[in-house]
Amino acid sequence: MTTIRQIAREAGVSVGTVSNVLNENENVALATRERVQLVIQQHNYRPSHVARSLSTRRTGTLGLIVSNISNPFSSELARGAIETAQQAGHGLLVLGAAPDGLDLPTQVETLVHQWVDGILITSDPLPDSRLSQLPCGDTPLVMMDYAQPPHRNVIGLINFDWEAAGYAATMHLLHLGHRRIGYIGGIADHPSSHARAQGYHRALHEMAVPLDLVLERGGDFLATGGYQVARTLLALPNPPTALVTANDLMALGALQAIAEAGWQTPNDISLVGMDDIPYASFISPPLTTIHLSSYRAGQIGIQMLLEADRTRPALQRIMLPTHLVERCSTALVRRLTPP
Amino acid sequence: MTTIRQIAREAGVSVGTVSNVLNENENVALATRERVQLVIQQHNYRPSHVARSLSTRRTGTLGLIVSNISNPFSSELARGAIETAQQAGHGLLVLGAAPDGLDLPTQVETLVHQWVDGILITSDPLPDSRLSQLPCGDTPLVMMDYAQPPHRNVIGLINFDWEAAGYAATMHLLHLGHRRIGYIGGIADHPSSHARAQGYHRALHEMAVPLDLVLERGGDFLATGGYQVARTLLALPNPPTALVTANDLMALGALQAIAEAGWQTPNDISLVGMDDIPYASFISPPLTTIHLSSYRAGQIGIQMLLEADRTRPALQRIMLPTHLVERCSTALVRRLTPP
DNA sequence: AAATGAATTTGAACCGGTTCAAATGAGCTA
DNA sequence: TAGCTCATTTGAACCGGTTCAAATTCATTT
Repeated sequence: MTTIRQIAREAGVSVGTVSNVLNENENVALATRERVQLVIQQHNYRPSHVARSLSTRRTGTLGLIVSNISNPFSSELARGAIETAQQAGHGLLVLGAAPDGLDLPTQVETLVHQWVDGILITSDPLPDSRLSQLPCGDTPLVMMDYAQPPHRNVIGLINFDWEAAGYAATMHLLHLGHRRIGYIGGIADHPSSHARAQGYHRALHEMAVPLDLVLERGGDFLATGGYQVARTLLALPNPPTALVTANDLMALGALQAIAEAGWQTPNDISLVGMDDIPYASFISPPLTTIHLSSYRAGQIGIQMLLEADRTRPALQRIMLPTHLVERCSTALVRRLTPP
Repeated sequence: MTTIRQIAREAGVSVGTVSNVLNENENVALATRERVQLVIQQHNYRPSHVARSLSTRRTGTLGLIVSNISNPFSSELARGAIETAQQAGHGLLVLGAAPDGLDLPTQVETLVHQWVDGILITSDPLPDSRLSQLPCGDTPLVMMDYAQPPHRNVIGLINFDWEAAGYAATMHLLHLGHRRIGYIGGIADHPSSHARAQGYHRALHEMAVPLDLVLERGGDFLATGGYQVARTLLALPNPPTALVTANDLMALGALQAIAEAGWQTPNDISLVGMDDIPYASFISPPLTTIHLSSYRAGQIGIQMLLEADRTRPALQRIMLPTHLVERCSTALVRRLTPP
């Protein structure tokens, strides 16, 4: 591996001058600059990222903590983060929830200790008390799905408008004439779950449909959970004519439960998901769902960190839009009793 | 940030001794060791990863290059890689194909220049000539889907038994009585595409079914591509009664084309995919497919690099098994002419 | 008491960059 | 020609660790 001193010796200048050429400082004479650049090219030399990190105390590397990268929501987000970091010439260290369960504080500590310049956190929630004392020196943090910054290092908050999502999904079904609308929510203490349920409530309230607590269930954001909850909902004496699920993965599970019960979607029951995962349009029936771009969330999160890199700005809050995509899993209500 | 010199001063020893304590060298007196450890704990000190990397010339960080991380095959692989690296206390820098298209050599150069200890490459193929001169110093490489190492730094090759996969998928359909079996292949110059097609051929040959070149098409591994190709196949004067696709994403597309044509799966046409993506069992009909674990591929790839880290072993080749998972998208042939 | 040897500990060099005060040199003025 | 600027260039300190030859300490042997 070539070092800056070898280049300096060969070009007949000091290491300081080579460093100035590398960093495009203006105070190098043209002739010198060209001579040094020639030697650099001849050796195909690139300065060591590690050495540079040590002296500048900045690594040009960001961290991404994601709960489960093979969840399509997360993997789209990761794609946004990776591409954005890459375009800015930054690296991205990705940590996920391992089966043996490194917890968030440990993951953050690992990244901080590697001197990442910032961390984008999208993993499952932690009690506020533990969040607030994440051991992260002065590393800037961007977090998803929190209304309030749970830690003093947070320089950005990214949210989807989950309330609007829950509202739009429910309202769509109400407009189709449905009145018994089941709701399969997210993980109870996930900060976004509450907002979604609120949207569901607001829509029902606006259309003067009384809340039936039997129809409102918690979920786990996983297909298997959606399947389980949907089964119990369908087995009700007076089952719903439509279902809203807090994400598409649970909608997939619900679809399976519906098929197993011998019901047809959307003839016997309508279904609206959320996320608009890439396969939502390929499942049958193509899923009516709330579209949102987790790619964009990853992109914006990294952008915030890149900016924070230079200045320590005021807290930024971004609320990303969502909208209904009507496909084929919803239809006018056709029955009032079980099929 | 606390440094080793501060610890040394406070514990009344030299930096060398602190370093020995940190690295668990045996030649430190028990009393000294305990005194130093106490000071370390009091300051919650952890040595700087960057500084350590500079002096040891090893970063404890690996690189992963993946073409499109939101492809479920890749994201499962990434999950395996991330979790395995994490468990071994290593970081993982993930690069993906950005829209502006950093090419593989540039990505490799970026990682090498960051002194990663090894790179797992799973991205789309490159002509052999360019691959063989990837600029990667002496960084060990593990590559997927190559039968022969395309670069001298390759210390591991990971393959799925694609030939067996193509064979099993086709044979399954043949046993169900199908004789006109369409095949939607992978990207033409992807090293795994050829093997899959060979399996398809072998099965047909064994059952003495003549090859019909009209039925064998190239694809792009994407849902949209699967949709397009399936459409043309279904529009044939004498359309196939069954379809094999080189991956599940294309099967999803094919499923859509089939539904649009007003056909039923599996009544009018059977379908076998490959990969067994996590949603394969949740689409309707649940997809019969070839199961394989890309999670395992990611895991093994990282393990190989971790081992290579210590010794430079001989080239390792791993052939990962695949097997048919029979779900509901295939059935006995019921027609010989279009429905 | 001196010599020997083993166990500890030290401290400076090193990894490969950046940074900046000080030195150098070229060009211009008086 | 000396003196003065201003643009370049230098070189050593520094970032925070590791490493290892040399120095020191301590117990044992003669």
